[in-house]
Amino acid sequence: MELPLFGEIDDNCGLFDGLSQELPQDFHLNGNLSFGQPENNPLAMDEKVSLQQQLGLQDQTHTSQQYQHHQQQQQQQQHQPQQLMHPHFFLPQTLPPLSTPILGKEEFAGKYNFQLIFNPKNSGKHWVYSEKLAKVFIHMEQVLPLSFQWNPPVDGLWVRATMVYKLDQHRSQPVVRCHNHMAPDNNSNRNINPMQVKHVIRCLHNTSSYEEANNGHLSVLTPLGVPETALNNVPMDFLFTCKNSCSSGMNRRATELIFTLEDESSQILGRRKLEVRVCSCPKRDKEKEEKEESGESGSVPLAIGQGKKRKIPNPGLGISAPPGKKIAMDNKVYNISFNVIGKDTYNACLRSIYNTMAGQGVQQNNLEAQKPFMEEILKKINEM
Amino acid sequence: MELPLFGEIDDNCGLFDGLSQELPQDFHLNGNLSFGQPENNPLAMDEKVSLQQQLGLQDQTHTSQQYQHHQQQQQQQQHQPQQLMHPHFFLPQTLPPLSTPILGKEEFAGKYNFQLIFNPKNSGKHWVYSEKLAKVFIHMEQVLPLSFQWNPPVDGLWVRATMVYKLDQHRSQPVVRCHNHMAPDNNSNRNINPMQVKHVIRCLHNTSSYEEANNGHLSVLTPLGVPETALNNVPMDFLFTCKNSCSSGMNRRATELIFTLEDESSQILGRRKLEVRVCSCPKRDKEKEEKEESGESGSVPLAIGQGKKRKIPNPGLGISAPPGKKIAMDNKVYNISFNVIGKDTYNACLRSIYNTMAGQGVQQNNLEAQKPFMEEILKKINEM
DNA sequence: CGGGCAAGCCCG
DNA sequence: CGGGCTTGCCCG
Ligand SMILES: [Zn+2]
Ligand SMILES: [Zn+2]
Repeated sequence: MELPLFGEIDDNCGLFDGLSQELPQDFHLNGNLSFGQPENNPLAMDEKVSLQQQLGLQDQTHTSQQYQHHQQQQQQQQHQPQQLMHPHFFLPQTLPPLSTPILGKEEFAGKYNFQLIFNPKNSGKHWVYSEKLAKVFIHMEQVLPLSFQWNPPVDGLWVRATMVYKLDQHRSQPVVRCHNHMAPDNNSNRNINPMQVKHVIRCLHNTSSYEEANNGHLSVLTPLGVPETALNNVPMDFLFTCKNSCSSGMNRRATELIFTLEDESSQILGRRKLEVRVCSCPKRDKEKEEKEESGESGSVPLAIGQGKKRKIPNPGLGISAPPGKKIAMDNKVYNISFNVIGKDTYNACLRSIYNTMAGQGVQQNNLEAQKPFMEEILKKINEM
Repeated sequence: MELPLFGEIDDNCGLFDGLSQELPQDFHLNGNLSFGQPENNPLAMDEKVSLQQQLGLQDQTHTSQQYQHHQQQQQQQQHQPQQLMHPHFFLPQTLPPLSTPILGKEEFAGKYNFQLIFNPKNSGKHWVYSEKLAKVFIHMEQVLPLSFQWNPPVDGLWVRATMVYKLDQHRSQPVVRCHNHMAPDNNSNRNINPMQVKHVIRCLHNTSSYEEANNGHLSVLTPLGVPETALNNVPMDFLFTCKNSCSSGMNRRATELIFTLEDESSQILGRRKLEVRVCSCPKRDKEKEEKEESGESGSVPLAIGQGKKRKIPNPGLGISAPPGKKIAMDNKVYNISFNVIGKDTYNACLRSIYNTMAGQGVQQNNLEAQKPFMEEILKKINEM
């Protein structure tokens, strides 16, 4: 009956959502391959902070201040400098395993104290930043100017930008452009590298390269070079080629942008994120979301999950899922690996797995969560 | 600065809009192909009627009655039989030149007294007919059952169905499906003739063929055969694979369906039309349009063109997208009976059947149809 | 099936 | 840029 809201699903809260008291539970090690999955591996805040201190990183001030900024009690923003650090960050030490470069949620500054920097004041008519929600609202096809900082500012590092769905149910599904916007007759697709067509996020750098991971997730990778300004950071312009509402694409699902600092061997040295909503009326939508947000935390101090918006960021395309109940669902992902003999058996197994997932999807009323996995199976079937 | 409204553009009123006094100006011979442009070739009403009489065609009664049915003063419908003739028709005699089979607007019964027949009362939940607007409102992917009549009911004739934009500004532009709905992963595109993919309207006949004219206009051509019922007509089911609101497609523009009776050499022997709106809420939209309509003719007796809706059905290639749904589905029910050995197998089979139905439900996008059967299976499982 | 929201898009 | 309508879709 209740829909998943901020953090109501057990492992639904990344740094972004959860916050303060109940710290991100998903500081996982996550070793499964196939498709994306939530894992739990809570790390207490103290632990994190201490680690951070150990590392001698210098952003604690922001850190401590930012911790309780979201969700529960909204703290007054005590600084709004022209140049703002992106509020969400703190520094767990662990380097996430290579197998999940994209699906990782937790931010960490890493040994280079990787920072995402931008200037909310600078938001032109095309984008707005909500301090309260720590979220950017932006028009499609309009530039979002960001900057990155790392220390020491050595050469030879990259920034990878990846859009991911905010909700765990969708997180494993790659964020891809809608068919309408991918159409060759669409202006945004003229004179571009074909690799780029599917990507929702583009980086306005001619040195950027567009990559597709095995799991279908798309990202833009851009070499940082070295800072050329006194500010010691490197500016980078991004733009979005679909709206969050795009129907055969993001389909009204919330997204966040993940930036990873990487070395030449794709080791992840730091991660930052930024919630982004691409829409037609950034201002209106920002105001509405802020209103909802406060209405929520206002009336309901901090009950259980909190029961708010009635609307479900739902499926992908064309198929509707039954409504019905939803209980805290198991989002853990397990890997199954086995051998079969013969092509027919192979196929039949795949089909049966597909169908079983579908059946489970109906019974557990989590068809949408099952679909990405079903798609993976379908791919295998079609590869034959 | 001003946007084109109904009839504000000089030659904007087809038979459908203009009406009564100021008769259709577009009884043109219309030889231009490319894109859209309104042509003028007014023909006075008397002229038309007389021509009609010359030809000795027999539906004048309807004709005169229908002329002032639309737009200005809404006439009470004086007949609403179970089987209704489509109200819009009268009989100009001229055979339109071959070069513009599609762009022709004017209806004519021709020597076979070609008639479009349908039963508004029969409208299920998926479509409604507005007498007042002489317009069908229908869900996407749902069957619209029509019938055709011609006399004498000889064999060897065809019916061509073509969707066209109602407004002259758009009329020359072919009505094509939106990119979202044309996508190969859309359910409506599985297992179909590739020719069909672009077509908004489909005819559920395996003898239908899908054609594309030089000017890009798409149509379905279906052999009529001969009537097999006492009613002396031939039923034909159609469905629409996009909504009028589809963003890279019809893009909120009003459409009408044109049916032409043709012989083996594509000579046009008759033409009928039917305004159609494919949408998500046929009933709501019908009510709204009827409301607007009456508000209008109520307050403004019959001013110039008429100054009405502020909203512009715009061309453009904006963006957005819809979901996808099911294509005409097989609703036949079959019985399967077999034996199994062992309780576990029994159970596993049941489960597998359940799951398979679910999987099919997803793939065929008819999960709702599958569910009752799935429930039956569940019962057996629980009976154990 | 009806009510209501979400979000694109038009308009002034 | 703000207001308001359109229209898809969710939900009860
Ligand atoms: Zn898009
Ligand atoms: Zn469409």
